[in-house]
This record gives sequence, C-alpha cells and structure tokens, in this order.
Amino acid sequence: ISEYIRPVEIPLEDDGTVLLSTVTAHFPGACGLCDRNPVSQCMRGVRLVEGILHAPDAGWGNLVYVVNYPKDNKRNMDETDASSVVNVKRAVQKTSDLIVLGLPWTTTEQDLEEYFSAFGEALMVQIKKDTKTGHSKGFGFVCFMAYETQVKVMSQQHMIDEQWCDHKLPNSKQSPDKPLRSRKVFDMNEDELWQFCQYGEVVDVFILKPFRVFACVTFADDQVLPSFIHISYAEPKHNSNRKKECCKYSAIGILLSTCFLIQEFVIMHHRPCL
DNA sequence: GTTGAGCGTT
Repeated sequence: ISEYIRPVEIPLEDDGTVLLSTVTAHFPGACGLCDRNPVSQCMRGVRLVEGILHAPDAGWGNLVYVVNYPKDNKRNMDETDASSVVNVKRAVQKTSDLIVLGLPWTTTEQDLEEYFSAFGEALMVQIKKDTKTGHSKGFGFVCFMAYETQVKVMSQQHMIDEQWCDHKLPNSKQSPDKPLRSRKVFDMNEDELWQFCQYGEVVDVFILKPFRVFACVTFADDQVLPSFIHISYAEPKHNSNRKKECCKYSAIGILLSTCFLIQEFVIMHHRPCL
C-alpha cells in the first residue's frame, strides 16, 4: 500500500444499506467497497446491487472498509474528476512515506509513534526488523495523515531515544516526473529558477556572476523547504565527504533561502541574516 | 548477545 487514506464515516440508509453515491461523494471515482476477512485475512467485496451496497451477513461490524477503484483508471482519477475539492486537495497535499534513518536499535514502533504523535497523527509507523531475530535494523518509515505534519517533521532534526536521526523522502517515493527533481541545477538560468514558484511564492532569484557558482532562490515562506528536500539526492561527484555534508545541510531546520552550489551538485541551505 | 550506512517480506 503506497497511499494512506484517512478513514471516513459513511452514513447508512434507513434500511442499513449504503449508497454507492454516498461513498463516491467522499471518494470520487470509487466503484465499490471491500474489507478484510478477520479469519482468512482475504479481501472480500461488499455486495453491490444497482448502486446499493449491502452489509455482509454479520452486519457492517466495527470494521474499516477499503474503497475500491476501477483498475484501469485508478491513476487517472485525479484528472478525470477535477471538479472534486477532495481530489484537488489530495493532489496538492498528499503525504508521503518518510524514511527515518539512524534509529537506536532499541527504538520500537510504539516509541516512534509516540515520538511523532507530538507533531500530528501518523497513518503508518514501521520499524524494519530482521525477519529471523526480530531485531530492529535501525531504520523505519512513517506516513502522516496531514501534509502539514509532514512539513513540520521534515523541517527539523529529530532526537529519538537520545539519538539524532536522519529523515528524508525514500528513494522509491522520489518521483522522476517532476522536472525540477531531476534537473541538474547547473543547467538552469535565472528565468528557469523562477520555476521554483511551483513549490511556493518565490520573492527573488539570482545567479552569482561572473563565476556562476551559486544560484539562490528565496521563498516567502520557509515552510516551502520540505517540498524540494529531495533535490539533495543529486549525487555529489566522487566524494564521500561531500555526501555527508549534503545530508547535514538538508537536515537544517529553519531556512530563509536555499542556495545551490552548482559546480558540485550539492545543495546548501543557509540562513543569511539571523 | 555484535553494528551505524542505508531504502519498505506482507
């Protein structure tokens, strides 16, 4: 499961059924419901007749049902139902799994959830463990319900069980479809730097001349940062020390602007005037 | 029974 959706309570009709239209009002594009059989663990579909969803034999029960979407256009749903406020909001503010590295060996999923609960509700918290011994591998994943929570979490460093941990978008979630995520910064001119406005209000850009070593993009809002931390995966050239620096800089919290050291492909964040 | 950069059995 790559996306986590906030559970929504759906009202029943007087006869105990649920109208598919009620479901689609909350989950546009939905075509049905299913749930997981608590005994067999199989997913089972909810009976759907002429737009009416009928409860399982044992009743709806106190279960969380999963919304089904048509297989073919599952991915296109956001575009096809552009009128939906829900979809638009999700498209803009969809949360992502975050990887948390450098966890103490003793930190449990409960510990992790408890720590992050101070920032907001998590939909998923995982510690990756050795399948044989069950011991932590020292890293895990977390996905928050609210994008605002993700922003807050990514904008600062985290001391978990007395150890500073690293966090970033996992490689599997760094979608290559956004041009700025894969563009090499040294290819960009000032005009193109303004494209960073897709991440937030840009108040200034400049490239240092004549050396063109630095480019600087200044955002009106420091909270913009998490949207493009993933650029830090631009690989430094054959220098492991640089790589460490890269991680270090990307973890700095309060930022007023972001600078790109163009020649080294390394992103530096700084706070110029505090 | 150990470790310390990394990228998720379902």
